[in-house]
Amino acid sequence: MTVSTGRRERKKAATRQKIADTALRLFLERGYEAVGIRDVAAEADVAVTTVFAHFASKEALVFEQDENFEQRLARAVTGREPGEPLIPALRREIEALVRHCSAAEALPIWRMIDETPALQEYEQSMRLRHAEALAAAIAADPDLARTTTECRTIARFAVDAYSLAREAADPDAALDEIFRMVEAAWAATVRPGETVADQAVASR
Amino acid sequence: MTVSTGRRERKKAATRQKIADTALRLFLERGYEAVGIRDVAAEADVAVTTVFAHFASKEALVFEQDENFEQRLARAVTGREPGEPLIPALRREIEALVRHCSAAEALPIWRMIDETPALQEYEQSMRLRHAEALAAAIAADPDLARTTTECRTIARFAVDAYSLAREAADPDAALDEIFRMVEAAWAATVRPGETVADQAVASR
DNA sequence: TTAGGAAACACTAACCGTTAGTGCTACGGT
DNA sequence: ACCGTAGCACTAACGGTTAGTGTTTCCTAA
Repeated sequence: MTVSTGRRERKKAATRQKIADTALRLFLERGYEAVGIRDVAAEADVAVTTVFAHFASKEALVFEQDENFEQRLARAVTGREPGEPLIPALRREIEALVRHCSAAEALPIWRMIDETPALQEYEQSMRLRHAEALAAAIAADPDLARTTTECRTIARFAVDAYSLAREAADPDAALDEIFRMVEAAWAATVRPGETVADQAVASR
Repeated sequence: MTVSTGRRERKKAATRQKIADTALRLFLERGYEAVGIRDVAAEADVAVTTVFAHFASKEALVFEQDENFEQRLARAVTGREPGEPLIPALRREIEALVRHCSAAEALPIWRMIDETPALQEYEQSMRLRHAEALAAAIAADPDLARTTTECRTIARFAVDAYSLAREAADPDAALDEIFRMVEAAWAATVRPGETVADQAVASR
């Protein structure tokens, strides 16, 4: 458990980065399907097995940096201001994520993803994992006493919002419409006879 | 465009059915991953290429009969009683679909699906396609004047409901909770100043 | 009835993602 | 300085999938 920032780890990280950069460059140059793992390995000057030592699959090469997506969603819930209602906090984070994907630099990548079925499937799997993590974070919040099903449902709705907004022509407008619906869905989970604490503190 | 029920089509259908039956049997006997396409082809006494002439992928062998899922969802919208509100109609259909999956006969199959990542990914892809089809059906209904985003959103929510209910310990109770949320989300799409025709006719 | 043509199917051989097995090398902890 | 191990290479293979090619079968139109 030593925190050594040794040459070893630096080299490993460098190799990983080199592979990821090479892969992304080749994918964008020639198209995802037209580039084989063997091409990537050769161009990055590593063995095929080394590629798979760093990345679980070919698709993972594309989503290299989006590993923190899951943590960001969960932290938007666990790390929000005390008393701040859930949905606005979620929305703020998702808005940031959508903007991040819509950045000019990331656009060709997302175009490639939208054109490649294998990458879309992979992204859906990621989203499902993210939804599960988000549901766990929501369920763990003592301020939000909801059933497991309700937590899982609102988590799904939230990642749906991300996905739908990213595909929309006008992401900001889409987020408005979608979160009006998400907010209503969440409000409907409050049992009659319970305090509406989560809602009451609202109004920013 | 002849509707001939010729020998040819019967033979084709028979071959297809034989392949699907053989595959499902082998999968359940030995496990999905332990059975190769070559095994299925040999056992069904056809060539490997013939298998792929009938099914687009190995996973498609498992979901052979669920092709009509998409049509059922869309028809639940387009074919509902005039004046019947959208959400109850959707719920009725989804409830039926969930029950269909929970039938004793289908249980081992779903156990296999839940245990196999490749099958789960495939099913997610299917669900996304179904959501798109459902969104199109909702958008095409003149009684429901909603934006494209709202239609796509509620369609996603509906297939989420199916997915979540199927995984829940008590599907019926889960459907209650989830559809309370879906109903609220849909109600939130009504613009202030518009008639609430869709809601007003409700009550049964 | 028959000729034409297309669809279904078979077979071979390969491509591609992925993994197992094996071993070498270089670095870090002691 | 030494040893353990992590990183990496290499070969070979497995399993899903497809291309190319040829053959049989059977619908259809003359």
